[in-house]
Amino acid sequence: MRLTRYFLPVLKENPAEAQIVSHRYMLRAGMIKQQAAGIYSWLPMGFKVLKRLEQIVHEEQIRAGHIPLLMPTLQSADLWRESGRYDAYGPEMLRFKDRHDREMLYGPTNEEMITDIFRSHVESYKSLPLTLYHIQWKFRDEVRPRFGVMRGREFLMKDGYSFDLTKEDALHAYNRHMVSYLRTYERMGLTAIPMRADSGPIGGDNTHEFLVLAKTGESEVFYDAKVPELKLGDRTVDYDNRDEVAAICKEFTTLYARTDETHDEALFNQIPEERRCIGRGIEVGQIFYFGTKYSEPMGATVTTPDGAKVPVEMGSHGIGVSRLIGALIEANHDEKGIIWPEGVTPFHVGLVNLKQGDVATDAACEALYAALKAKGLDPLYDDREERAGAKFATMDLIGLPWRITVGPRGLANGLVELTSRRSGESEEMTPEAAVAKIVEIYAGI
RNA sequence: CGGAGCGUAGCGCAGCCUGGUAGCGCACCUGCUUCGGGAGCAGGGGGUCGGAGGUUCGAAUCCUCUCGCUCCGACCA
Repeated sequence: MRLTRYFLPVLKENPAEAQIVSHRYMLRAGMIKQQAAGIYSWLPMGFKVLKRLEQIVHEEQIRAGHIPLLMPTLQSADLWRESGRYDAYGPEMLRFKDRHDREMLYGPTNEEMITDIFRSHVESYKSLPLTLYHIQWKFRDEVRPRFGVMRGREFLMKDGYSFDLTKEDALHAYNRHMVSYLRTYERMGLTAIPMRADSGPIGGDNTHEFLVLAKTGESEVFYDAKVPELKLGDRTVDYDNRDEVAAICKEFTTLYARTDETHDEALFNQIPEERRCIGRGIEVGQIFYFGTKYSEPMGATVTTPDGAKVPVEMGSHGIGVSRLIGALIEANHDEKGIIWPEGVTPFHVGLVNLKQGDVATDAACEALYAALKAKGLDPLYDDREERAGAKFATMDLIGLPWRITVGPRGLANGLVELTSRRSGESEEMTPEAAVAKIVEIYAGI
């Protein structure tokens, strides 16, 4: 993309309403525009990142054997009366009536609807296990939206629902989700730690939240210093192998890691003192086994091999996709702007022409731009009539992980400069070498 | 929902207290010079001062109502 042909309304000054860094940078980098309290338009570059995150989530869910579908944003109140949640859910649920005076709501979650789909079409244990998920906009009428997309009212969420015959099967679905989530976050360049969460009135310990460590996180977290070092890496996982999946879950949940809601001081103090960490975290996902909470009142049953009808065992598993962008920026930025991890960057590389209009630099940039695109890469070419400083500042702000700088000085020796946004280190090389290096960096991402 | 603020040009702000018909910086347009970290000079365009009502000869400014947004707290992915 050529910057002169793109729509990237960057702001030089900080918008007054933005308090935290991710919100400020998203506004300044022209990623979002607020349309009402907690409701945002996604401008092209923000939309690009959002779609990229969606894509990663889809790929990892499908890899785990989960099946995508799409449920509507609007729901009928009737379903929610069946589960009893129409009255239980507070004013955060946006309710309204259509022209026929039917009670409707903008879905804050989809347990009732997926259970309805399930009971309409699944009759036998032979159809299990089944995990259906979608990535859809939700609405929760927060009293006080803030922090940009981190706590908006409208938000994009992946929510998946598992259906199994037995509790053991359902717990395998739970574990499968945990591993798929770990892989998802890792691909995005995030360290998200599964922490035992508050399970509420249902009890048990079968719920975990995934927290990204960040100073601005909303939750206080207590953890063993060894936990953030755990990595899935490039190991392959057979999602149907219960023992293997369970072993990975054990590996990631055995060491102490909890939020303030479930913190246990005595257990925490058993960690060697030098490894006790207290910090803050941003919740970017949660997995939950809840058994027959919805299947029973809503009559979602399956026939067992014995011919009996039993309510199906369920779990729900969510990733806050739009919120993840905020978390990514909170975890990856400096005083100049965003620093995108390679896995989620809106453009692979920024191409800066230091002397627009100069025959030699223009030609070199055009050649580089074409060569990068020919390799299947997505470069952003800053072809504006701007001075060097302005171009660098824009690149630093929008945070592309790599920058190729083309100026008359280097070009006199046939060289361009490749700069890492994260380390700030630059290296001079030929244009061909720069393209090769970028290709190498993105191989396998 | 309790408490506190703020709405003046695309963005950031001043003007309001003490009424006299709107200003600064950035951005934008034109020209010249500049050109490796948000350039300089000159010229130019852009605002029903959130909205409605009231007081007044006269309201961005005072009063009332209303809408929107932000912050602290409680709540929450």
